[in-house]
Amino acid sequence: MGQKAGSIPTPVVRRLAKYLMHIQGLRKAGVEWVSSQTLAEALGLTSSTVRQDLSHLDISGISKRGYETATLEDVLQRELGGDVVWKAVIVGAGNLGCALATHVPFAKQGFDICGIFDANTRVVGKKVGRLTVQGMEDLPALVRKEAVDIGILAVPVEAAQQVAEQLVEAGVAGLLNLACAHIQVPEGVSVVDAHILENLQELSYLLHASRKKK
Amino acid sequence: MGQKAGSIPTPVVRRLAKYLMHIQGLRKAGVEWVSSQTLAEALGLTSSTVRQDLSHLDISGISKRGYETATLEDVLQRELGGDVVWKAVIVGAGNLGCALATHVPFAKQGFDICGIFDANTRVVGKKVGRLTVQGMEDLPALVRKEAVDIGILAVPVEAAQQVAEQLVEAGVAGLLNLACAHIQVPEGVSVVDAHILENLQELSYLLHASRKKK
DNA sequence: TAGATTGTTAATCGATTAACAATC
DNA sequence: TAGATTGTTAATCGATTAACAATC
Repeated sequence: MGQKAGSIPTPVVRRLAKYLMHIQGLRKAGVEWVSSQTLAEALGLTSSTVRQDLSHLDISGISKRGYETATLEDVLQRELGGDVVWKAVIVGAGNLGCALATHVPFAKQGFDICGIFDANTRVVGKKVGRLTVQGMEDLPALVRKEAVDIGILAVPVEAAQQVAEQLVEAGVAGLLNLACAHIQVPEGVSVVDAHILENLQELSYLLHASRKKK
Repeated sequence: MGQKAGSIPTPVVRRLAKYLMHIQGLRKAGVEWVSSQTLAEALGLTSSTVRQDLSHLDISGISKRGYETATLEDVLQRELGGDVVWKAVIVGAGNLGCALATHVPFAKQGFDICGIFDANTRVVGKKVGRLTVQGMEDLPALVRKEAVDIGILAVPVEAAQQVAEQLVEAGVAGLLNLACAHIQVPEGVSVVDAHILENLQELSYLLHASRKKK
């Protein structure tokens, strides 16, 4: 967590996002009510945790029926800030950056990627979906003009801290950090890490450990 | 965590991966010793946590100097299973799958992506770096032939559970799940989630919450 | 009505932090 | 030597689970 900006504990917020994803699937399937028990089974939790988590929301369930999926989706959306469209820019037009720029689910959930930047002048000008890669010198202007909220760091680990500073300087309020580095940000800026390589290493540990046991 | 396969608590394992990343940077910079205090500052932790974490490893520091970076890197590598090369396949040759297939840092850390698959016959045959997209029917044979350890799920949320089952059936021991869905796996299979969209939603919550306070 | 399910309080469990003797 | 830093134990803090009265 970058900053203690909210009052709901971080582990709960992370599960709220999972509930939202799952509820959206249920609604698409026409399910109108869901119990804490059913939700728990689908997501690998206990019903106690689910009820505890949902008690942070402005919603109440009904005995014998559970929670109305339509209401639950609305309330989760609102609490997670998903009722507005967040503007984001990506820095780093490598494979990962370009993939995220055109990642359909982001747009569907209200994250509008409105720019992609790279320090390497040789990739500037390249088309990425409906965007064109811009040089870092154009970053501040775009962030200001489009009132960009979020910067997505998809640069090599060596560049991460410096690019983070450029993004903060340009005025973004939050960073999604995909570079495998811990970045320091000033008070008031939020950072969430998405370190896929570290996830792989966690998996490596689990495999290694389970293998040793045999 | 998919399975309680190891004896080191999950939060500690996750930090060990971070230590490893950071130590590799220090070594590249020629740093030979590092104290728990310095490590803590670099990674946003307390020195107490660092010492507690490192006590799970087969290493000891020296008063007034700290830990030798060379030894620490070795021991972390070994504990995280990074002293062997793990074979992995990707399922889903969309933007994200293709980006991961050619992601340089994975290879550098000993994760060998040796196949990429897709259910859509129109993308089968497409070149992705040094690989060629194969159809799902070829999955079991490759997993067996190459003794693949890890399956990487980069498919749309609707397909995730089914593809996970195909991977497990084919014989992988662990899954890295990039699809925004909770997947159920049999006992003995490890799953680590890398849900970027959920990370973005956590960020959305933080921004939303910090904005409300003003 | 009887049984299922919520909402909430209390109990347990686990993770982080503080403290400090040992030691370089 | 004096001061810095480890390794470890105990204290604190927070998250999860259990339990159960209220209620539909």
